[in-house]
Amino acid sequence: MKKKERHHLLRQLVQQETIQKQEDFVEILLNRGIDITQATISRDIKEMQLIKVPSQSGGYHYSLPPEMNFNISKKISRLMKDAFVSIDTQKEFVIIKTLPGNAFALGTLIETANYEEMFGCISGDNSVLIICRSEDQAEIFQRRMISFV
Amino acid sequence: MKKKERHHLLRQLVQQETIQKQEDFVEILLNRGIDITQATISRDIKEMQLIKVPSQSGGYHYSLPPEMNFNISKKISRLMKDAFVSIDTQKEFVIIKTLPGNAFALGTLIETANYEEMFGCISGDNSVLIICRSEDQAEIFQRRMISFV
DNA sequence: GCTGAATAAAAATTCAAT
DNA sequence: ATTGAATTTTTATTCAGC
Repeated sequence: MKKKERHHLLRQLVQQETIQKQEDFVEILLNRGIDITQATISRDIKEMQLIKVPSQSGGYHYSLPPEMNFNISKKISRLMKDAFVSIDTQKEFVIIKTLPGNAFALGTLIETANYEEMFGCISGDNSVLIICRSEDQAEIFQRRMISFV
Repeated sequence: MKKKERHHLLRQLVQQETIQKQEDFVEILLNRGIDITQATISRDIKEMQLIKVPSQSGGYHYSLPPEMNFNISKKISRLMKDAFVSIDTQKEFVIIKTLPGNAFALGTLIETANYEEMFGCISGDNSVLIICRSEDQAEIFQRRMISFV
């Protein structure tokens, strides 16, 4: 496996899984039959400018470079401005209504952004349902979304 | 000195100086007569969610949390959309013209954002002069600014 | 150039004290 | 609740091999 491919994979992993330390990368890659050491991951992280973020939930996790996240946020912001209809919470759930045909795109972006307070996210044609980690977190998430509009 | 004050100070420092490691914080605080250990800085960083960013220039430096930077970027974006007139480069210099009275605010924001490629920044009434680290970096900075508009 | 093994360096945590 | 000293854990780098 070439370095470029690995970087690509790391980029995916960091969005899908919660990577708390470099050894997590090593293990996941090992499970996939890719044999690589922490030293290499450290170098990859430096090159890709991944960052280790102290998370609200107490631990740490690796994340995409701030710039990239900024770009994702910009996209969300644009889409929210264009297609947002309404938002509401109930318990730990948040539902965002959009103009028809826009929810899926929004859901994908939200998943990519991988917000702390989010547990899961599914989207249909004109609504995105976000399941948060708690009732409080749902509030926080709602505020976050509103701030985009 | 209370923890809150220290956090406030760290927030300033991280924007003004280039902090490469936690010991840098310790030293700077010591110079100011504040006696604190790396352990405490580590805890502060966790609470404040400061991140260690692999910088383009090869090293690492601590930075404000992505969200905060995002907010700054949003402000810059808004101001650029409102008050931007023109931008040009010459050697390692970039000059941004704004509507009268807006340059100072823009300059302040740009300084806060503390971009890699920037060496220094001064602003008057309707123009901001940014001195970059090289001719190439000036190009990069120019593109960055244009992308806000 | 890229990598792993070993090591150094840096950062996080534990533990005890306040 | 906050901290420093000591320690552990994690991360970065060096060095040798390819």
